Amino acid sequence: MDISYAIGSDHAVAAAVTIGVQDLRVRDVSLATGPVRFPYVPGLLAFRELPLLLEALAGLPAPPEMVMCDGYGIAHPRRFGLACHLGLLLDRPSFGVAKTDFVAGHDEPGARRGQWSVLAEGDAILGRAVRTRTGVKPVYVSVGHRVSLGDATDLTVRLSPRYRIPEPTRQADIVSRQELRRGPS
DNA sequence: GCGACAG
DNA sequence: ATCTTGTCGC
Repeated sequence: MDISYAIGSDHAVAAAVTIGVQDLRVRDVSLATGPVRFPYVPGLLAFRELPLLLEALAGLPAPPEMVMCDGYGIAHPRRFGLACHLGLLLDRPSFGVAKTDFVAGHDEPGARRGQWSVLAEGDAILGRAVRTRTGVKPVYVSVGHRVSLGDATDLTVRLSPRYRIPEPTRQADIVSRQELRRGPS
């Protein structure tokens, strides 16, 4: 899942891309275009992106077994980020993979692909900083709904065979912005 | 009070 | 998130 935005307007395009975990190939693609009415406020991302993301998901020929979000799950100020909203609303397993640190502090994970460190706040373990590529900045994984942190971590690494960003999110980013630039306004 | 702040 | 080309490095 991902959304691309146009500058100076509320125009945006959301993309839902399903990837086969076995062959890592794109299965289905669904796009949703429309105005975004909620501003970007750190901590309230779900209220901004949820409507268009749900619309894109509804357009898929078959519901995905697992939903990977571009953002956080429970590693959130109120322990309920975008991935939690999506998973709960769809009653589907979900988790989030964010590109930058947000709330929890963490140690630097090992440099090798697959290595990770804990994202924690006090006694609460909120997620993991996961290295998807050796020697490259980690991504931040946290649980959304009905999935373990271990499974979310494994899927994130398996779905990132070549780039830092996992294939589902990467493909969704590519097709959404491609569609955005294809027909602006 | 100040800084930081998913996308 | 978005505006942008080349360039440094493995």
